[in-house]
Amino acid sequence: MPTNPTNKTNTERQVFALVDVNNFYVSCERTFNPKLENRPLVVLSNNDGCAVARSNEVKALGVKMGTPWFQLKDLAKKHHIVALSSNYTLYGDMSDRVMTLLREFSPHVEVYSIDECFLSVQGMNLLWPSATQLGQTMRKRIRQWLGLPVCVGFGPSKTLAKLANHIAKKQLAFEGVCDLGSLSAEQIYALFSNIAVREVWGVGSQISAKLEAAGIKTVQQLRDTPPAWLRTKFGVVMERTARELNGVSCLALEEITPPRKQIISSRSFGQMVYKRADLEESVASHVSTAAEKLRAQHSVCNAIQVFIHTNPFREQDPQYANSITVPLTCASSDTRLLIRAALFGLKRIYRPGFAYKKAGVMLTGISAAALVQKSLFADHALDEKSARLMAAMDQLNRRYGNQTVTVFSTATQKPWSMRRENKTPCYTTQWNDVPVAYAR
DNA sequence: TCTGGGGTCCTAGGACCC
DNA sequence: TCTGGGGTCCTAGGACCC
Repeated sequence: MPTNPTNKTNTERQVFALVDVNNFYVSCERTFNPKLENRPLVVLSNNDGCAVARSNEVKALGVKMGTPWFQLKDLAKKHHIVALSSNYTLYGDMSDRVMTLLREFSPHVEVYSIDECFLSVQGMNLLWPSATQLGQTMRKRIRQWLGLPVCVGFGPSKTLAKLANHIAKKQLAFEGVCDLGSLSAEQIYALFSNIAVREVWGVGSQISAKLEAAGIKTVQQLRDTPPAWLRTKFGVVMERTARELNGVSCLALEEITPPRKQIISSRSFGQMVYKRADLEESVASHVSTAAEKLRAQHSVCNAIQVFIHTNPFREQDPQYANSITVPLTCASSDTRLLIRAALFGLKRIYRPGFAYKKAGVMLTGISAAALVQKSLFADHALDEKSARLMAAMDQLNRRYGNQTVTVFSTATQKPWSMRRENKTPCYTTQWNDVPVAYAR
């Protein structure tokens, strides 16, 4: 008897779980310092600029994500808020442990961010009496073994699993686990009618404002809106979100992390920077970090973008921001080559007389190294030493933590020459006689 | 002076996420 | 005085080519 191949996917309902650590950075700090338990606590961003994680006590005071620390100082004094500098090595390590534990519950795991992951738990009903019990077991185990509090949401699509997780977090009656599959249509209707549309995954501040202007204020109302109308008004992404809310799974579990299509390394300066030489050093160091990430995913890039800007919050100061994309003559992941291209770009966008606040680089045009090996062959032969140096650097950095070893700009200050090829200006250095970069 | 259409590539900007 | 960093996708418009 012929079977319809689509039948299976239509009738077999998928079940996704979303597991999310509550106040992740704050919870990590607390596991290593129990005195911080029950105290109002924030974790600060780079240079101790903003609060990037808040404990429930701090959230209850109305502190928003990303609030600058200096604006919080009065409140902090009054309520004895503890502020810690961030420790990303610790958080990354704890994250790995959480993910490893969760893999014991399902082989199908998508690590979505540092503190949350999706699991496909289809067929788990054979092992567990209910999804809720599965979720409670996950919570208990992660709490016991790692000391971290998590919430779990179950739903037939990723968007619904996300929403269920939100419910599990906000509504105490659920005790940290919400399985939409166990609720009746009436219960879900009542629940969704009381959640603002802003809470849906993919609906941000701009879109929610437009939706509300059109009379769509709750999750239930968004669910009832015809997808075709949403498509014309908001585009294909919003249409997909609405379908997902109706239980049609449009977003698959991505178990294998695809290689990054762009790699950024940037940082604000603790103090203002004025000199090009200082910017060069910072840019060179960023290239070093980014190139290492590029090599770690076995990729090469064919262009590097450099950007610098002054402090936009100081409106009284003259402002300047610029960026440039420097294409490479052949795709590469060689730190020195990339530094030369980046410094060349920096030279073109740097303007003296400004107080710079931030600099960074972005690697673009990324592809798998294996695909371009042929065209790189000649360079590899020339630069075998360089490749060995890179490998050794990566090894040291892995062993002793990131940025133990970096290449600085001083090694690369070579003059540039310019010629025209097909009307396109082509810039080259004399270094090794390898053309490095050209710009249009 | 009249005057097409389709495709690709690149960039910039806007929206979203954590 | 002090204001994070790193990603994704989609769309529109211009340049260029055939």
